[in-house]
Amino acid sequence: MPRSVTKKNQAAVALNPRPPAQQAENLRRSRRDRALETAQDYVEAIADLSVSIGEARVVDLARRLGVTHVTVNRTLARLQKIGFVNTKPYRAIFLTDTGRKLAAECKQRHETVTAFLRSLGISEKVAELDAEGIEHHVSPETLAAFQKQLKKR
Amino acid sequence: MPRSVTKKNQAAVALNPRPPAQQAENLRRSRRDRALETAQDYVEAIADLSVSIGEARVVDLARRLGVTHVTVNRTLARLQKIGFVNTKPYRAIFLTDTGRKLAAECKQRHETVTAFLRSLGISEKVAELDAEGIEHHVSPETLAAFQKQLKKR
DNA sequence: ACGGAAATGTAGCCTAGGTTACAAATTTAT
DNA sequence: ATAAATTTGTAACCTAGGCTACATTTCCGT
Repeated sequence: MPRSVTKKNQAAVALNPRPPAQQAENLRRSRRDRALETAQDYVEAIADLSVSIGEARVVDLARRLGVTHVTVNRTLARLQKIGFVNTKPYRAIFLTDTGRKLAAECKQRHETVTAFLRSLGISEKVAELDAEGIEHHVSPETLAAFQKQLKKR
Repeated sequence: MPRSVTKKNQAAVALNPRPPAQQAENLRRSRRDRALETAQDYVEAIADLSVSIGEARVVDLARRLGVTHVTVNRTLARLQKIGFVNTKPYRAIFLTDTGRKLAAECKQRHETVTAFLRSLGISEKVAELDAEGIEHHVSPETLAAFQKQLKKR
């Protein structure tokens, strides 16, 4: 049995169309992205709530995000530390300029992804569902391609 | 200031095209999916390595997934518990029937997503990168739409 | 103005996935 | 055959994101 890839398999590695190093890099980025997903979901929700009901409170966010208020609380503390929101105890939540900018980007992207999926004939419900997950992994290049495709129709 | 959504805003909620309850459900599913992503990445990697170098060892997986061997080890223990792999200390890793089936599905889906992105004119590198993240959020309906679109060209 | 309801905060626990540092087993090469 | 290199395993720690249970604060209605 070969003892891993050490020497014997360098050739195979070189030939592979998706070499392990690249693959590893892709997966690493995919994981790094994941860390931003929560932030994006939160700022998007805060922005929406601010518009639709005038302000964003912990309970509303909890309802909207499908988690308990405890989770919301802890996450908001983290988001404040990294500069996306401003909170004071027992008060409503506000986005910082950075947070507002991120929210706008996310909303835009979310809508593009949803519209694109709909344009492929996917049902509204599923498009909405899949977009929620897909949007976080759409690079600018892919987003542009989606937009271009949408214009064609 | 309104005290959250309690009474005053039931109307707004009803009018919203993406009501909070649905939104919360979508996000919840999105999170649930996340728990399966790791399993999918692992079985896919194990299947690939088994073919390309004859067997899958912990070091190879670590290299391929871009994590340390410790992470691989702990994750494999979990995957064994839920029935995707078979491992014995200091031996190579094998997929169970369930694991092999999952791997095949993932590979198929991964290739479809990549091909679909490529067909939109997205560069190989970015297509590969985005696919890595997107593939985990593509429902059967969306996958079917991608395939249909691919045939059209 | 005050008492109950709702919202918010805090403590403590869980899983998953990441790490470094060190120990033990297995291969490999001399 | 045995020493060195490699691989694998284990201990202990970290962050993120879930949770329940309980404490505190704020708001609202009488």
